[in-house]
Amino acid sequence: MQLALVDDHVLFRKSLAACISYWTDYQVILQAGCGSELRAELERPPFPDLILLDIKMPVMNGFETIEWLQQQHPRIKVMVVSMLEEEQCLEKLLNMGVHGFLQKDADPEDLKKALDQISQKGYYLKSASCLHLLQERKKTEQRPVSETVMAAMLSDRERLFLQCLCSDKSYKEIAEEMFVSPRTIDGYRDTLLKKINVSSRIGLVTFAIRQGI
Amino acid sequence: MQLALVDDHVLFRKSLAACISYWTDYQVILQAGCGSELRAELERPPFPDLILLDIKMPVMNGFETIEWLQQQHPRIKVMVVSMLEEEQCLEKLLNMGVHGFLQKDADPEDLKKALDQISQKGYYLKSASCLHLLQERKKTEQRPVSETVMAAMLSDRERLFLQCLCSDKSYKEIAEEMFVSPRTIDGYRDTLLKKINVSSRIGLVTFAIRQGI
DNA sequence: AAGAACTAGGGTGTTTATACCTAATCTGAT
DNA sequence: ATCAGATTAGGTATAAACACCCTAGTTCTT
Repeated sequence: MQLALVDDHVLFRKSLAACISYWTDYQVILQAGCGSELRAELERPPFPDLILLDIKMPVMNGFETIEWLQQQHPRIKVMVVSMLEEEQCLEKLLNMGVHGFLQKDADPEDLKKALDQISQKGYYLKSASCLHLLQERKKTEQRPVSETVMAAMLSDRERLFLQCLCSDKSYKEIAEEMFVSPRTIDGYRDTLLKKINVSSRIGLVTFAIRQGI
Repeated sequence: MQLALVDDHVLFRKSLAACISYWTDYQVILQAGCGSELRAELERPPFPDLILLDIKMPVMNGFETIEWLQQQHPRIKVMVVSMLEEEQCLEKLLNMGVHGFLQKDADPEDLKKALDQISQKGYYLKSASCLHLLQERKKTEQRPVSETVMAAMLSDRERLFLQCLCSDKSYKEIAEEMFVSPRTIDGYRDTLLKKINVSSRIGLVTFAIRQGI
């Protein structure tokens, strides 16, 4: 997995790069001190798979950068690495569709975990405030606005079901494959249709494919 | 679009590369004289989007190379550029899922057309013998064995319909969007289910997505 | 002028999918 | 020990999708 680091604190950024270079699965192929530097770098390949992004930066801050990335490079994932604590910021980031969030005071091991999970599941939202925010949403039944958040609110069983959905099988066949009754499958589907807010199996399938499930 | 050229005739290969370099949409990023040389080059990035491949080569011929590519790099498309004329070979290539076929005595303009169509539709099968073979299949109602061939046997209208299928819309809504009666849509679907040999809209959608439609 | 291919449309019946409802069972956490 | 959440499962409707049958006009090639 190829990474880009964007942070105006040069010492922090370079230490992070050194740290990451120890893990063989990840390479830092690009660094920038602010959003507009990143923008210049992404004029041509190579493109990273994931960008670790700070929010407070000079010239072009994290929010603007994320918006630009989603316009120009929607396939590149974004993990915010920041010191911020306020829930409002976090909420805004989640609504913008950020794929991960990590506090700057986290261990290198936490970073490794985060990277592993993003490359495997496509998201990492395990910091205390993230979990708290997600839980709030479940209680108040707010509909997640970004697909990443939707994906984070699925159980393992639901992810498995989504995989099965993408094959040319009927619900009956899927039921056999998952060793449950067709009625149970009915329940899985109904829950997911609401969670993901689509009206048919097609919507679920396209969601699953976009999320790489 | 990034290309690789694989051919043991060095002069031909290099002229081809020079020719292609005039077209701004295409870059030759890699060349090899046989399959095993290509294999060595594809140990690490950058990976091409499309490989122009000769069949008769020393060390590792075209057929073996195609098999290896489909195992190791299923996303890379393959266009065979060869002198062969025999239908048996051609049939074998089509069944293996080759994305394009071009005679070596074609004009540079034909090559340009082929590249354009592959980048847009995903396949190019317009040489005389290809067309003849495809026509035979339609007559005898043989089911195409490779997805590329299936894709080549679709009309423009059917391709548009497949695009609509991938959205979270009902057939009724699609009918409105395509300005036809729901019955017509029924007909489109029935034809495609048979052509592509799947049993549900899901199968059609996954096919369309794999083919980049 | 005949034939092929594409497009558009219709009829009828069976099978699936969707919507909305309830509730038993099990697990881990407070 | 209880409580929340996840998993499983069932009932009952209506709507949609699928299968297989058919006709006919248009356009292009032979």
